Amino acid sequence: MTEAFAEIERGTEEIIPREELFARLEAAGREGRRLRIKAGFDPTARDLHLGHTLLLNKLRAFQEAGHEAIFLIGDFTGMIGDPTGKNETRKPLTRAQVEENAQTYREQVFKILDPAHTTIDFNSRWLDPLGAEGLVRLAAQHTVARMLERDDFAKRYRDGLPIAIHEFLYPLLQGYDSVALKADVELGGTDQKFNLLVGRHLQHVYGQKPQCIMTVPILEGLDGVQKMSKSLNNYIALNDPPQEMFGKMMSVSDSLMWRYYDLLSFRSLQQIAQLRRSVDEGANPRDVKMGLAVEIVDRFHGGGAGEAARAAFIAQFSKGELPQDIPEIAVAAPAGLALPRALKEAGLVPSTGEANRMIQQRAVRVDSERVEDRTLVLAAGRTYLLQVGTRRYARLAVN
RNA sequence: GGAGGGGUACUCAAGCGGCCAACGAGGGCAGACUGUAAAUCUGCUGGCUUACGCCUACGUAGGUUCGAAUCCUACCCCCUCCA
Repeated sequence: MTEAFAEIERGTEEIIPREELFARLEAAGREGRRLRIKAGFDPTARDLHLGHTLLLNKLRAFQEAGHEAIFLIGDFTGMIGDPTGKNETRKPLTRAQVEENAQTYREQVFKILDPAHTTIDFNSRWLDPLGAEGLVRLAAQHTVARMLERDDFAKRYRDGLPIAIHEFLYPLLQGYDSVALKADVELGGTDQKFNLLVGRHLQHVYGQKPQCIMTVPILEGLDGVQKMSKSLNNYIALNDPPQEMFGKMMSVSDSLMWRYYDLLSFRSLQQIAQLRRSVDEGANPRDVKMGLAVEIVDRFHGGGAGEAARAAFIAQFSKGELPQDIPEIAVAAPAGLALPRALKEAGLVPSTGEANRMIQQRAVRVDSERVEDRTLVLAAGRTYLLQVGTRRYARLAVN
């Protein structure tokens, strides 16, 4: 049981209150009860990415210790938009979009979670019926002063920046989710701490035993600076194809690699320390990075996929060989096709303007020969191998 | 309700009658190099066109002018302060 505790605690930022969580885990174990472990997700994106998996891994750890994971899709709150971080106004999602996203979530989360002990729920189930009256009653349970304790509210208030009223409602509604679900534990990123604490408060008000809360770090994106998110395009999606996933892992800086090892790898802490030592002693960080890339690709694409991706990566980028699966496109152009247009038709560049730039920058190859003449015309009647940079390939048949 | 500030390319942000397809930074892409799609350095970063060149862009719609992102009018939107 203590080993399970350690696994549950691994990589967490904060557990409040820590002793109580372990006491509850122990009591539940003794009584053969399952604790209800809640984690909420915004349905605004279609793809889950590695950042989300920190929470999923943690849910998984609880499941392995015999507890019930509640994967809560915030379809109602998603329409408000969590004021955390950027305060962009979000477009409200339609019911259909939410359903669609939820479906793709379902496919993705079960790469990690055990379906037998996972409940997927939607908070519109209880927030829709709440109504204005319920909302007002809920809002009466908290004070403006306490709301302003929240970091980003406090900061904005101090700086004279606007805070919309509905932003105050978000933590309340999220907290109410815990009441509706009778959550024993809620997980969230460190930026969720305030919201999670509101959940404790509301459960107390509604006569429930307040949930324990557990925060996990926010995973940095591929740039190593900003948090991983779809909108910043610095993410690795769970749905990314193996080769792409591998490549993205390899594009991470050597220093960020260690952060990823700490937060994403399932290897023991001792093993990771060993790897660090080996690099200090002169091992090539590239190879250590590949090890992590293999592990991650395997996790989401099944055993063997990681090694295959590694082999393909080495072939293409270290040895400069042609990749497998070069897309083939045919285009009708009896009079021949100017190179910029050909590159565009082949889908290698978004516009002929971009194609011209690529040619000028010596990034274009035709049949493996570098071409710097933008007026080159590809004659009809054969297939050309087109290449832009090291990563974009296509075979174009000109007919 | 009153006073003031502002809306510029993916983002931030200059420009305030012609030299503006629009400074600069970030991001992105490419090249060189390399130990990798790390790091570093360099270049590019509206669309169409084989080329000359053409077209569309600075909140929206008009107007003044040989000429407007820059001036005028109306409208829309955002922000701050005072009530």
